[in-house]
Amino acid sequence: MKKVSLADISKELGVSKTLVSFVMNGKAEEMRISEEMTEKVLLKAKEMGYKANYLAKALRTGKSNTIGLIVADISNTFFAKLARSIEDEAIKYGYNVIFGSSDEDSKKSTKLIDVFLDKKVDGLIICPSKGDENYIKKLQKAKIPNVMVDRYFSNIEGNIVVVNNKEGAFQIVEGQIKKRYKRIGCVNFNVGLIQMDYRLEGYKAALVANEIEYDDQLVKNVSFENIEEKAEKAVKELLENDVEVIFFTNNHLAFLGLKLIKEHNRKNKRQVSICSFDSYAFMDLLEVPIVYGVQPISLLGKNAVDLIVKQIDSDTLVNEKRVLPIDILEIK
Amino acid sequence: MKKVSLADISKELGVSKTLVSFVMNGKAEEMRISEEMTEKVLLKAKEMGYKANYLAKALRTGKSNTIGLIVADISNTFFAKLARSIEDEAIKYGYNVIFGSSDEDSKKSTKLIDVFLDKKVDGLIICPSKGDENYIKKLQKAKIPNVMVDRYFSNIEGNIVVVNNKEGAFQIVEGQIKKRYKRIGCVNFNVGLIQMDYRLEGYKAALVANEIEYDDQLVKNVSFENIEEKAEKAVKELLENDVEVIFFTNNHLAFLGLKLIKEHNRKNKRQVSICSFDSYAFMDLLEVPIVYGVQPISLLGKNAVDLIVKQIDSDTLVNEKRVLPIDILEIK
DNA sequence: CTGAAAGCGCTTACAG
DNA sequence: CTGAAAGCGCTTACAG
Repeated sequence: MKKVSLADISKELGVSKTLVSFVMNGKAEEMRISEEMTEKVLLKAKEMGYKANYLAKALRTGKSNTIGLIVADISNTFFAKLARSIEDEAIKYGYNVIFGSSDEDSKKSTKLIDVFLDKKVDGLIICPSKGDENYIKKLQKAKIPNVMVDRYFSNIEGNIVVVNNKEGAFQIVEGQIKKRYKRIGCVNFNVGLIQMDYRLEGYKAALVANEIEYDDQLVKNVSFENIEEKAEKAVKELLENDVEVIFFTNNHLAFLGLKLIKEHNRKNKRQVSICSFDSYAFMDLLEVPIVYGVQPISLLGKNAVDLIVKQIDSDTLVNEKRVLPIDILEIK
Repeated sequence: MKKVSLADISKELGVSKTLVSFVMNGKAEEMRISEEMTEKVLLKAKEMGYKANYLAKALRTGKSNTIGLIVADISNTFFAKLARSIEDEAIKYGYNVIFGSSDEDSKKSTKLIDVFLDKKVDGLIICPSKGDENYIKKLQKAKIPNVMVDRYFSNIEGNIVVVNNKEGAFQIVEGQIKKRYKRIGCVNFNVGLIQMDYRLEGYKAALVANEIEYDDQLVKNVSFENIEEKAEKAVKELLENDVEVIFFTNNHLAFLGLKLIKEHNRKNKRQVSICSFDSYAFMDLLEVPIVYGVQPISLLGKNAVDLIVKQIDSDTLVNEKRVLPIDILEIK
């Protein structure tokens, strides 16, 4: 745990720091340093408990081996799992992850980007909030490796890893239509995030493709503030409007709606089903028939890291969009 | 986004880097630099988009303004929430958080500690795994600010933030006894972590205090590998053994046991209740009577950061153990 | 094959 | 009040 520097070793051995540095960085052969010498240095370094000072290294080389991760909220299961997958993948390439939560607030996320850049992260994996476009454009101009995950913006290009939101929603809803349901309500999380728009589009497309008229009375938009109340209100209105199924565009909404629907189903003979984009593990236990899309979170993280590392290593910003398919599960 | 250094500003202004450095660090007054000058520097810095290079600063001052966080698994809700609370609290003091998951594996956690130390974190918040004692002792000897959260070791001192595991378990179980239950089973997560031992002790103590004989047939230990199968087996055995209630020593076990118990309750008229240390949010929805302890996660994080910052600022390792009470909730 | 020296961008005694 | 200079611990041309 003591601080041993290159200089200490070189002094001890009576050789130059250069030599020691080469050996410690595995450049002994390349630099044609004798095996003897190499051995000797390695041994001494071990003996003295030498550890390179990353800060100095980073300052000199401009590489910190740290990736910045910005999520909406690390305490949310989706992002927590994403973080884990990014962590695991990053470590394979020798990177650690520094994280921050933006709470869907562009001010916070740009602030985090700034701080992480100050700390010289080698790249940024960002779940961007509404309003982050310009900042991300800046990153791109500055050639800072970055990738957007889970969300992106239609008006800028970049590196993007997302699931097939529209397709997925389409499949989920069409699955319900195949079951002969016609009055399908939708509760949408409406915060200006593109993936939500696509899910809603998928819902609409499924109706259209199956010749069911779109009825905007059956679509309820719920915003971020007071989400619980608003979700409740939305569900109640849909139930009063005689829907047969409710499609929730994310798991949190489904969670908020579930209780009401269970209650409704207990009291009424006319049962209402649920389907949702994304779910929570426990939904299996709830004894409500439900169909949901499962996001390949681990793959999202893996691809994000892959794209970041690619950029860092090649020293160029690739420009790649990867769309991963969701799975659809049914609980009866 | 361009890299502007102190030197650039000083050159531009025809003053020394020293002067600029003082101004940028708010030491202008202290150093009795004229207001004019100060203004001029500040303006120029802004104009040129100057940002201090943290790496250089950190190298020089030995302070990185980054805290290392080691949890068992960031994708686990408990740790994800803990991470969020630590993040929020840390940011108030100007720190960011770099994290890693140990999977309860001492090799991984010590490796993470090493890497984070190499990266010169200012302090470490650790949810230690079995076997981390020696490493943590090393940290203490090296005077590296650290705090153990959620778990600790009885054979070493240090900074500790935990909940009152024994007391909490006692209260939960005694609550069941007050309801006239006598055959109370226990499924324990047995991985050599002290907090689990205490929960089990609390269970036993509650029995003893209420003059119920302790029956080790009713206590099942479940280990980390194949936890699902083992938990199922444990629950089945307890159900066959005519328990009236099962106490799970953590939320994951409760989750794994719930399904079986729901099934049992549907098929049998003799209903089995559940109580657990810690829960998941969704348990409210399950329509199983359940009593559970709620950990003040946010306070755990807050206290951990508080202790870390205290150590960093005072440059001494305090030696403080903080035990926070859990809440007990009941769902009927 | 090996070493002396510059430099990454800061901070901070020291000197005036 | 302000500046020249050393130094944090590395890496890497450059020179021999």
